Amino acid sequence: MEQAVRNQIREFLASKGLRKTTQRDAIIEAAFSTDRHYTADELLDMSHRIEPTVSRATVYRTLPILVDSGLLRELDLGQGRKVYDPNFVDHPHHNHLICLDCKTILEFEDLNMELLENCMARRMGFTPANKQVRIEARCDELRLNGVCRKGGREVTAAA
Amino acid sequence: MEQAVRNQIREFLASKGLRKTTQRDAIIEAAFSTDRHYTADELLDMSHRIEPTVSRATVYRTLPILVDSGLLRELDLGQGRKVYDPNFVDHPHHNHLICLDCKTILEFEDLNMELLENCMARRMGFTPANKQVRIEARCDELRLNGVCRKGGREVTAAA
DNA sequence: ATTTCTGCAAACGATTTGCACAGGG
DNA sequence: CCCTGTGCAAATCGTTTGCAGAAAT
Repeated sequence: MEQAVRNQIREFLASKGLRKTTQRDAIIEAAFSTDRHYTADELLDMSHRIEPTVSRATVYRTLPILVDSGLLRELDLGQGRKVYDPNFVDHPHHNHLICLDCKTILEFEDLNMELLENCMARRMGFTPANKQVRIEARCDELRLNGVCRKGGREVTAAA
Repeated sequence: MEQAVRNQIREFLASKGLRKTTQRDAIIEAAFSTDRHYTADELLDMSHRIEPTVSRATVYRTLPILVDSGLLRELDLGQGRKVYDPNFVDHPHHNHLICLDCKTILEFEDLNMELLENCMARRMGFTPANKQVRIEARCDELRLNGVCRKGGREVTAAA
């Protein structure tokens, strides 16, 4: 976890009058010690390894705070699957492609898409707050070769 | 409900070897008698008005069939809110803008966005199956005038 | 001392499922 | 008749919440 992130969170908590606790520290440490997506339950596991006293309730109570801070993003993958993404620190505008075959989530950024979204929203008389593009797709490699080597690899394509 | 839709559904059920029942008929009738979005529970209400014997379980068992038929679209609005959209018959590629102020859902289509999405997916080695753009936004009118007259009105903008 | 945090376990709410019966082919 | 479809009620599953005690300021 980068020191910059740690400081930003620390400041955020202070500005909200929220206290620094052993459990929250562990959860924060866990939340930003990976660049993978994780579920609330997976975050509980990770936090638990750092500080065994962390309970599920506290994880659920801390997650909205982190999301609020702007450093963690909540992704609704549909079908009730909810995932958290710590990569928005580095890539604030990325979107997601979800492979229906291997369930892999790929991240990608595209400036044109970004512009287009803003344009559409303004044309309708709105100021965009939160944009999310979700593409569900099938793996070409799997279809052609019967194997998919992508499993979990992140691909960032800039246009 | 248009006769064309009725026929398509009828054919679809037949092709899958699914039976025609009083309850299913009522649910189908209800599902396509509006152009608004609705939840599973709201569909139960609507079906119930047509045929009181329709139960919640049957609605939940019928919805996936309708989605499968391609005539009804399932929209995951996030936060566990799931909504069904019968408008894909007329506008197969529309996206959604969700107003954070009045919760209104606006539909819009944009060919460029459509193309861009396909392009991104292919570049990453995938064949897109299901694309969804969700823009959460704030109403300019409300911000400037303190009132929002849009409430529930559908806006279809073609680019 | 005061207030926020915490773990626990119970509550929740939308959706799913097992069952025995009803009804379509 | 056979097998699918149905209602009911119980089960699920991720998430939220009330409470009393623990810890931070």
